[in-house]
Amino acid sequence: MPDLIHDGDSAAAVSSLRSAVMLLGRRLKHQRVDESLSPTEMSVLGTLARCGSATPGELARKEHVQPPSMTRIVALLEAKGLVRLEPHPDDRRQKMVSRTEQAEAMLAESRDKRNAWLANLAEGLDEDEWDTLRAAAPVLEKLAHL
Amino acid sequence: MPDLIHDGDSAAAVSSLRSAVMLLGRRLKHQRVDESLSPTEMSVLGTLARCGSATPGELARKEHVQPPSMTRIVALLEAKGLVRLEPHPDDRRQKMVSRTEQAEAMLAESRDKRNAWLANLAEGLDEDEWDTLRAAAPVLEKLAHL
DNA sequence: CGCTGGTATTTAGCATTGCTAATGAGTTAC
DNA sequence: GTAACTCATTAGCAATGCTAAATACCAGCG
Repeated sequence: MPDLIHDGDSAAAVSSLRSAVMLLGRRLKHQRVDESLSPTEMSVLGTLARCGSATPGELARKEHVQPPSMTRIVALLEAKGLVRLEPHPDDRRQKMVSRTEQAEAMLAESRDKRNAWLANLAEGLDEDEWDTLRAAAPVLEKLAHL
Repeated sequence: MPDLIHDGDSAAAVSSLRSAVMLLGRRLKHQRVDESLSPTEMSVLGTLARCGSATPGELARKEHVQPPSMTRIVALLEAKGLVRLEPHPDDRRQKMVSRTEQAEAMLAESRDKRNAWLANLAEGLDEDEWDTLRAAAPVLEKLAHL
């Protein structure tokens, strides 16, 4: 396999990419639609939006959080009316957690807010730069999921 | 000014960019060289690396943290031998905080580790994809600093 | 069936890290 | 020279993560 990324130029690109992604990620994280939800709670709702529904244990693994922490997060989300808890069909030890319509609306609003913030920021780029980013977006997405 | 980013394609690109950056940022954040340092402590050291030295108040503003929190962070960093405290030349209320050589080494190691992690991830891309990212890196960096 | 071991969740208690309010020292403007 | 302001700190609180232990349940084997 050709060792694509170990020349000097590419090392610089990796470093530049790293710092840009970290900084932009931090700034995006601060754009929150609901101050009463912690980042982890938001993240759990996002996961539920992707997966439909899951047990607390599954959620804990996906969010890299310990099961007891997830228990509390789910309890808080339920108290806020953002998730529903139902008995697991096959195993009475487990529960099924799923999001409510209210959560759905909040997630959409949140995505929209962050997209708008980023789009607004991108107004500061010229046309060529924006073309470059548009081409890079799917690649970056692939990279993030590798 | 031409409204570059409000067509459908660009909206999709913004959304894709947003989610990729957030996910990649989260994953990068987990690549820590020293588990005993919190992300904020690392960030303070990074700021000191960029700025040379600063007062606790300046650091608090830059890190978007309240002054009392910065007092504790600086105290912890000092206890770990990563920063030095000196009296302010002009104002005896203030102190000057600067990093030690040990902090410098740690920062370099941390950058290297995250770069290596990202470079390793990028091995999963093909040549064209990597070219695209290399072109996008400086643009992304500009965007992050806008 | 009944026991033994394993898994899912929860409870209890603790550590970390942020905050606000109040204090003390030092500076600045009138 | 004093009143008002600023900087750093102390004290105490809230949020959010963790580990260890408890509870409830499932699965397999005699």
